[in-house]
Amino acid sequence: MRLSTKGRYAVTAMMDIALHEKQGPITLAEISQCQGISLSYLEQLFAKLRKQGLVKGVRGPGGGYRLARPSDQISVADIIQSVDEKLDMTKCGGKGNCSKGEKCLTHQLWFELSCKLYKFLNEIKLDQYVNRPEINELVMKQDAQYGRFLNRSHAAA
Amino acid sequence: MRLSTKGRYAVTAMMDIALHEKQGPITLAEISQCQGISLSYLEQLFAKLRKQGLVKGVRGPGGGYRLARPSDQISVADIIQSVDEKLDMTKCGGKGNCSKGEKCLTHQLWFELSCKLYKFLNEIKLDQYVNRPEINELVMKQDAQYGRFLNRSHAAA
DNA sequence: ATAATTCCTGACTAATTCAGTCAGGAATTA
DNA sequence: TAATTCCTGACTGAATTAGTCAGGAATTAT
Repeated sequence: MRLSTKGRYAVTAMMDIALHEKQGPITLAEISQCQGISLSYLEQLFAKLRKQGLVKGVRGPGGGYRLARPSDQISVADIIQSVDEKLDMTKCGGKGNCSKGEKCLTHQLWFELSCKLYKFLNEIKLDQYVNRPEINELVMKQDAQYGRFLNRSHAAA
Repeated sequence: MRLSTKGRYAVTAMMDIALHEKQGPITLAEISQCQGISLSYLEQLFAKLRKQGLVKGVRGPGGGYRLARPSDQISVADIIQSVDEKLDMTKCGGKGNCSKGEKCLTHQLWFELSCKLYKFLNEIKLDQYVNRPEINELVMKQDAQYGRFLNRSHAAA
């Protein structure tokens, strides 16, 4: 059981946007540079995040991405499921036909595991990390390091 | 985030053994046939399970595998970690040097997630499923279907 | 003893997924 | 109209997954 960097990248990028919501749209170029993720790869991931309605793209100069809904309504489960397909761990997708029409010996185990895991990840919303002092400190350091938001005239909305 | 069939196979096979503990050693050939897993592949997985001290192999006719310790002391976390490497989801392996020596923005999130996930999986022991009526029913059906344990003279110990 | 059984080991392979590149088009703003 | 940024699809190398194959080592039954 592992988290692909796909999922990690997506959550990291979404956190970056959430942490800078007040600065207006965030470009993928910025995220790419600051978080060390390939730009083209980010574009692939954001295509999925967009399709799932988690972010909105704003084209043109001054554009970028912003969250499609408030950060307290976006969970880690939402993000991971968008890019990483599934959190379901049953073989059969919950149908119960995993072993010749019957439930396999571990069906119940995986089913319960999937439920609990989903519940757990779904309770973690982005905003829970936005207002932590130790994380804000990290963000400010990073922003300074990359000279982010120095020449931005019109922020937010 | 997904569970590889590697992990699923391993847990399924271990469950099969746990569910038949009283019938003595279980051969990989049986597990292969009943659970629909390639025999050679099972052998690879069991090499790892053996190295981690979860099972003991018994060679020769009448041999097979048995649990190395009681089923209430073997958790799903143990099994998955044996074959599937890690349950750690941080990029840095918990060190906190994920982003140029500093913690990355999502370090805390992955760290907490990993802890909770481990705790969760570690609380699920094999024996919790051994004594469930609905699972025993499945087991008996399956055993009958494959004619398991019909001509076994000396069981257990 | 020897033959059968079963674990045990290592090398090999096909298919898939991951992570990333590349080239170019579409919308928007300055 | 030029710059910026999102947006799309095709392509690629590397890693992992899932599985095969061939054979050796220990044990038991005959």
